[in-house]
Amino acid sequence: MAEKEFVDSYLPYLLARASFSISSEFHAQVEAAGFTVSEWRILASLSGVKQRTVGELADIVLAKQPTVTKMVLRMADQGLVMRTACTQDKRQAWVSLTLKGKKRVTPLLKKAALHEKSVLSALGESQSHVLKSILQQLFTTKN
Amino acid sequence: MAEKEFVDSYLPYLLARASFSISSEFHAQVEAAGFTVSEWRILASLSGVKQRTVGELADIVLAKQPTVTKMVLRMADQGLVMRTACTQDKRQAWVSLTLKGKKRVTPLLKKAALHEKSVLSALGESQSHVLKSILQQLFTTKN
DNA sequence: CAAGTTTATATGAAATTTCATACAATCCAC
DNA sequence: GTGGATTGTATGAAATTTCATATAAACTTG
Repeated sequence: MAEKEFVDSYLPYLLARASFSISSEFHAQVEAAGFTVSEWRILASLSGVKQRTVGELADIVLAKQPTVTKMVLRMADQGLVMRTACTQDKRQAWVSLTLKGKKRVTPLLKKAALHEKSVLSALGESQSHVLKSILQQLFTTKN
Repeated sequence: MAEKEFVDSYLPYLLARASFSISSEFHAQVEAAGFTVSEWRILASLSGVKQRTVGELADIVLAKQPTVTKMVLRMADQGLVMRTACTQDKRQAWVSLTLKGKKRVTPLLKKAALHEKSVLSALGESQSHVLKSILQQLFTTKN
């Protein structure tokens, strides 16, 4: 672990590293559930909502629109999501979870919640709260 | 911006989003300097050190080893970095900045510092300090 | 020190992502 | 309403990333 200079205090890197580190812990479970990380993100962001457009998904999962279009096509092939015509704006494509998608993602959502809880409790309630609040500022202000 | 549920409180997502958001602001400057984001990461992590092995670089830039091997080969073609034999362990490949690499990355390092400063000052000194400290805990404890 | 094991990097093939761009639907002025 | 932007998604080609594996150089044990 001879990573100095760049690592130890440059905020963008600290964020990237913390994000990577925390997410990695959970990704083992994602793969155990038979999903790729990208699939997990799509499934999770479709959970609890009726549907989302391709563009919204791209925003949420921090990927480019063509990437999401293709991911969604692959996941539709697998029967995890379905695409439906958007009634209002025919340019948009609505994406939603199939029953199969819901069934398969539900246990993973629970595990995600558990994992988050364990991270938060390691951090302590007060620090957890502060962290979340600061992170939200980081992209509420800008972007 | 209709991103709820997933976004607003799930810590791993908040981290990913904040990281993405902060980094994106700077990536425009990276590209203006003629680099890809990956190249920037390699160049930055080679700055201020004599050299690093491919494996160390992979750790630092949060990428897989074959990815880094290939990035380094491409960057060596461009004359940004050079590969030298590691004297101690002949399995390892040392990577270091060329003079050209140094010259081209130096102004970008300054801009990175300015960008970070502006983010930190928007956050305020106290919050900045708290944030960095918590982030470091997140990957000092685990990983 | 030979045989087996582990570690560091390289490499080919496959999968994914991205860039450019195309196409269609909507919006906006006039 | 028509013509000209703009917006949302799809798609082909190119670039990148990843997986699986190969290779070579240390280590480890007996």
